[in-house]
Amino acid sequence: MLSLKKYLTEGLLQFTILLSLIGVRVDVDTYLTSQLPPLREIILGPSSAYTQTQFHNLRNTLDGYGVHPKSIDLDNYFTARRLLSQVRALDRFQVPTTEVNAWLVHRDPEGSVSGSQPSSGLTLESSSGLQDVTGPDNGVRESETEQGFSEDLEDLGAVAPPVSGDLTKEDIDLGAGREIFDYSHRQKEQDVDKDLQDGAEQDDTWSGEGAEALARNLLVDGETGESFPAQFPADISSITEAVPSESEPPGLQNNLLSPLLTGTDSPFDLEQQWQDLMSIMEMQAMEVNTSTNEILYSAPPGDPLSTNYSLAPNTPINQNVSLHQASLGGCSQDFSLFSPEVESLPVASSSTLLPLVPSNSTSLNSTFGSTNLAGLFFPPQLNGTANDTAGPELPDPLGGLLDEAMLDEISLMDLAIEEGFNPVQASQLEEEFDSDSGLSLDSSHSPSSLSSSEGSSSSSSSSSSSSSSSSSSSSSSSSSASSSFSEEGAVGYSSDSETLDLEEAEGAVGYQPEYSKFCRMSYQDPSQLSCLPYLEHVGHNHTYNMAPSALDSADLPPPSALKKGSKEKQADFLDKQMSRDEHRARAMKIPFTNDKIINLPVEEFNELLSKYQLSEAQLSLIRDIRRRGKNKMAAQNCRKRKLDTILNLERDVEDLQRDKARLLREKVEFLRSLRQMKQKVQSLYQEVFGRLRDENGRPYSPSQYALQYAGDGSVLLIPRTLADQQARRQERKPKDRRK
DNA sequence: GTGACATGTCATGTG
DNA sequence: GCCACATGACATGTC
Repeated sequence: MLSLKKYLTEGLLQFTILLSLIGVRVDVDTYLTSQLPPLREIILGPSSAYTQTQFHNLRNTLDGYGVHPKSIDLDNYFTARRLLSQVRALDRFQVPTTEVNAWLVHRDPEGSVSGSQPSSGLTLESSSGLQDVTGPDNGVRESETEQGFSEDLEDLGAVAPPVSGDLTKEDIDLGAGREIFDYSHRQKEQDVDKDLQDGAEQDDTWSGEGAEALARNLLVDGETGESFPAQFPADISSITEAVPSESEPPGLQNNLLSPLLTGTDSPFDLEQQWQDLMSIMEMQAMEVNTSTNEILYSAPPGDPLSTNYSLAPNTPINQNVSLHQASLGGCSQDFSLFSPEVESLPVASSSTLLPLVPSNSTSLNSTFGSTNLAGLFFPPQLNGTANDTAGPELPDPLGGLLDEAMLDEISLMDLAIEEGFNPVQASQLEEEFDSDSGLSLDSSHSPSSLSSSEGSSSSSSSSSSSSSSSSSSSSSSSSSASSSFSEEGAVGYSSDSETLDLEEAEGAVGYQPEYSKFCRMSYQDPSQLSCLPYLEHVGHNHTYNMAPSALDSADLPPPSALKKGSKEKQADFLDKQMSRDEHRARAMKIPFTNDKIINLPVEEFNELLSKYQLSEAQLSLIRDIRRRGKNKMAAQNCRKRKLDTILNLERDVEDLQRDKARLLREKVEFLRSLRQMKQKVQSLYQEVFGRLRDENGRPYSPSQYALQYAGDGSVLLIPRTLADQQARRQERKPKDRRK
């Protein structure tokens, strides 16, 4: 039974808290209110279970709590109430499901982000993930434009005679190890933003210049920004299955290049911009439960791609979206994912090949084509229409990783929304922990003096603050601080000398309820005690098990201080302080103190009894006193344990929240890294593929050929059909595994 | 007068 | 069976 109770009290409570943390809303209140009294009692315990208690005995401090009882009282008083409310509130964390605080970053000079931009994929319900953020907008454009382009491209069909004898047009080993994909161009790629600004001016002309650019056949190095003769259309989008391979006007092929670039989630300076914005917004960004996505992709002001995701027009936004618009200069107005600016990023310097029609869709969610590099930039998920026509892509390791991570992110965010977990709060919480050595987290909503006392008490082992501090903190509850509060429990069992004095005083027979009243007054107003000189020296005993001798010396005023006139007052006071059992003991002429009766070991207690000739009534009373005294201490300890349990639970909850916040931040970091990697791969793919020439010196058609990683790290040029087949195979494998 | 709170006490269960 | 302890339930006093 005991174990069951313990399980129910602690286990259920902890379980409930854990459920609430993982997003399962457990409405404890419904159980606690009235409908299920047993559970209420189990969890909350008796009405006084979580209230202040006095722990009068040191000997019985549990589990090495080792706290001075006097300090425990006050600490626990406030902490218990606060913790109880927190524990109850754990299941009440409610955040409007779709309440989103989005920061719109828009450039003033070039036109602020239109009001419709808030509708960008910020909605979390439908698209809390990265994919959805860009999805709606992209998908439409993709489906509309890609199909036409790809179809045209297929007809273009670059027949590729072997450039060299070793290479066949079907399987050309580039001989380029992965080292070819070094990131030497990284730096220049980071200049994309600069190029973007320049490119923004070219936006309008790009689409019209598409044919011209193709004619010029200049290819811009996506990373270096250098223009070089493009001997074949650098159309990677057509490479992927996502793009239906159909005849396409040559001029449009170039347009397909941009999606690759846009598919890159963000330029390399995204990180810096991200952090800059974060520094500005601090953790407010994360305050949005869904925010991680928005922040991640919309925050970087200078990142056209990211802004596109967040600001993509035409994207429905859910009801409770609060937009925090941050004006940032330098951002073009239209950041649609497929806007020319974005598309031009990788090839910013070259206007020739950049006229990319916003048809190609590569969203953040785009997965890397597995071994098929072509598919890398045109993930099936995003290129819905394209995939349908072109067939599944080859799974991409990075793509899968990214997808999974993003899905996790989505789910994580959803979880955060559901459970009302506020990353900001969590992070702030963590900061508090970091700064504060950890304990007083709730100083804000706790009494002013609580933090310190709570800190001591929150540790279940009860490191215990000094009695003085505890008394000061407790005073807030009783509206008046009192150094004598710690003496409040002095109604306990008196020492020998006390008893003797009382006996001398006589008269005090029977229970006098006023004693407790007086004691309460004592801590309410210290001045009341100060009025009584002898009370200044009355050390109220909080500990039943303190040695009587010690009590004698500490509690009793010096005889010299006692005046004849005050003896009576003292007697009355002490008499009032006596417990009922003490009065009874006195009345029954019990020859020893209640302390001894209660605290002596059984053997010693029996010896003590044997030393005296006691009547049955006296023996019965002594046994009752002993029983009640022990039970009294037990009750106090029990209540203390309850408080400690709550404190431990609070600490556990705080730890879990802190861990959760940390994991969220880590996840954001990982996603950022993945996006960067993806962008790099895209650029490299584009570069490599664009440099390939068939035997006639013409570039390969992305619709017919694709690059593929070989097992040895080399890159192969294979027909798209073959790449598609391999992609399908690899797609099946994971599915089979799941089954 | 009433409710909340603190504390003590009893009954009961456990080891 | 006794003892110590734990704990729910209740009683009582105080504010």
